[in-house]
Amino acid sequence: MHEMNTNSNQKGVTSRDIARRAGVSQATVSRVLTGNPVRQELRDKVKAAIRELKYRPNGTARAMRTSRTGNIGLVVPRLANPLHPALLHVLGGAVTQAGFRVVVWSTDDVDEKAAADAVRGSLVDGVIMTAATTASTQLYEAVQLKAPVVLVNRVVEGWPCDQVASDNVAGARMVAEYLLNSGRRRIGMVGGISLASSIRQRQFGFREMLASRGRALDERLCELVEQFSYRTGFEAAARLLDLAEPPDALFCVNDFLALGARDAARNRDFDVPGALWIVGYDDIEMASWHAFDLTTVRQPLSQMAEYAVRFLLERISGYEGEGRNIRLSNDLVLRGSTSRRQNTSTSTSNSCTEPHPITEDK
Amino acid sequence: MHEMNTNSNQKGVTSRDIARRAGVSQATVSRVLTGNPVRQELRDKVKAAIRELKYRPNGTARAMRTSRTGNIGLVVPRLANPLHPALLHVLGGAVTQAGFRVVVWSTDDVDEKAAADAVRGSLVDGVIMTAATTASTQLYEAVQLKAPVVLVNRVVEGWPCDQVASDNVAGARMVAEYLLNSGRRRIGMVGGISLASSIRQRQFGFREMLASRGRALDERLCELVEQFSYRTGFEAAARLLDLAEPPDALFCVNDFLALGARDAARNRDFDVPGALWIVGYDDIEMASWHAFDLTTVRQPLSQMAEYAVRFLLERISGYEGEGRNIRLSNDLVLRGSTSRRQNTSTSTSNSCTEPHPITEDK
DNA sequence: CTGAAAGCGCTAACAG
DNA sequence: CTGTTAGCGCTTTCAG
Repeated sequence: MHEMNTNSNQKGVTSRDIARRAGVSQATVSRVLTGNPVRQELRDKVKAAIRELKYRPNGTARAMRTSRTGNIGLVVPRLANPLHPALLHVLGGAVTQAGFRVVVWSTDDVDEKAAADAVRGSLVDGVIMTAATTASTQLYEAVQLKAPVVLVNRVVEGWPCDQVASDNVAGARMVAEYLLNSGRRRIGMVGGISLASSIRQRQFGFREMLASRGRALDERLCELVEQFSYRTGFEAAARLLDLAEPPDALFCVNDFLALGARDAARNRDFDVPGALWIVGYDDIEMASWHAFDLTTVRQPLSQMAEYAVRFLLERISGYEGEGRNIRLSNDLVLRGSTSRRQNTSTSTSNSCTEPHPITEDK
Repeated sequence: MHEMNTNSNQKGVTSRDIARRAGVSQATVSRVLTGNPVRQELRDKVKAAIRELKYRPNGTARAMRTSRTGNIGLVVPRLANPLHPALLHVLGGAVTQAGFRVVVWSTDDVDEKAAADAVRGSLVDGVIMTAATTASTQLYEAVQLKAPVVLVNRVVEGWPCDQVASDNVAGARMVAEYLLNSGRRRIGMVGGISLASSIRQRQFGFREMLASRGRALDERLCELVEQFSYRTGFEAAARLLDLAEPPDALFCVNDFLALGARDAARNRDFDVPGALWIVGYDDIEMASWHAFDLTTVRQPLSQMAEYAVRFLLERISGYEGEGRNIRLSNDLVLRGSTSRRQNTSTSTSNSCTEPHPITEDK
């Protein structure tokens, strides 16, 4: 595992070699590298030497000196659910834009442990966690040690760190209200027991709105799953559709489930939206595909990413204020899985933006 | 950007602090850290001190000393096409298993530049590139400098480095043969001009087999796209289906296109597979979904990942042999988008494994 | 502005 | 087995 290590840097060309070659001190080389003032003449000589020797400064040495690695850790749940690549993408973009590299952890059981180790061992300057739960004990320790950590998407009440999420409670309430106002009578749900705040809050908001309108969720029309995948959505919906009195509307707590549900309906020749309305959550790309044409709730991912990265960078720069808490509002995106209106093209999705202003708690 | 930097490591607890606390030399602390022989008694004292002070060894210092960062770079194209998250996932798993961290680059224009910089600057010990083309000049330089780089999935002939791919030519030939043998008469294709070897080889193999059977591809039934997405697949297929004499079979050079094509057929009420057969390539997860039920070609991703990581690790350990070249064979996965057989459930997909042995060129 | 010198936190000889 | 001693390659005082 550790025999002769090839010095990946050009046969080990070092700043000292450049200095010799350019006839200056090693410190001067460092200065041109870091952009500190150096007489133009010398600067040119140094640059020439760098080019000739194909020199690249050694990043680890720099990291050690400056105690900044330029890496930011990103912890995401396994990428099967397309929401997570999407999140990864926007976060990665924002991080890269800020001049950092992205190191990703994405094992099945979201291993925050490795990430926590990495911050603590200063292998990354900070971490963005998109899947925190109360079970993320290692990361929690790191947070308490004031390591730069920000939570996105899934958040955990009480952690003393910055947290960015969308208002899942309000989003789900919006869905419930929409279904009620549209005259749906037998409203069902595919949810589940989850540690993820996003999932929990969606169920909470949905139930709460229904109840507050005197139409509390009929538990017989409610399926709880353990995993939130296409398959489980398919199966759960299948069970509901096989009931003597199936639901006429189904809220799935994420799109992945909803796509499965939509296919279960297709499989059983249930007319959507004629006999069954389906609403998902997340607005992943497939939701807009012709085969699904799914009404759903869209989270402002880019905005979330921007906030998260900004907060993290501030922490990395030494900001020590209290944990900030941001809830951004969601949009309901109406598509063919709910209205009776004929959908003519996949490309026209009617986005019904609720006038929720950006809500910043605290 | 660089004010007071919080020492993310516990108020800067260092191995020297541990040494003092445990009453041993700093070197001994290092020894227990690295698992070198130390008398049990001292070892215990050190471990106790580590726990009490919540010490974590500084990774960058270690990296600098050992000139091994423990990071491996992964360059993947943008994650919209679900193949790439899948690849990322298997590669990430293999890398993690080997005890390395994964740093990911995934900007829109696959920026090999940043990755190349990182290897050269020894911020990562090596890189795995899944999207190399002849245009990846920066990375090519790094390869010539003998930096540990391996190419997976998309490969580039002539680069002096290890390359792992599946045999896309043979896979596409298999598709052509299958369509011919099944009596399809008007065979079309959705392909495109691409630098990606995988795409080019699929088109080549498909055309070649058709021609060799005296049924050269009818160019009027061939659409070339510039991007390989659901949308472009939808549009290209739509054009073909709107022809006076539309194809009765369509090979799409990747699944993403094929899913779009399938939806175009749905949109125009083309019976699949009654009036139109569709075949994709990659076997991404959605291919098996009920709405699509797509016949496709499956690449042995896990195997590819294993080879890639093994090769890379060998390079990192100093192996300097010639660039190895591996082509693994693909499977044709038959589903409802081609046979006339009624598909009863999404879960039963008939996998027709061609008895291609693993082919190792060179 | 530039050079000399110190040292980041760790590992790895080198002597005991 | 253990302590002492050198640095890894860079950035950053500190003098000049």
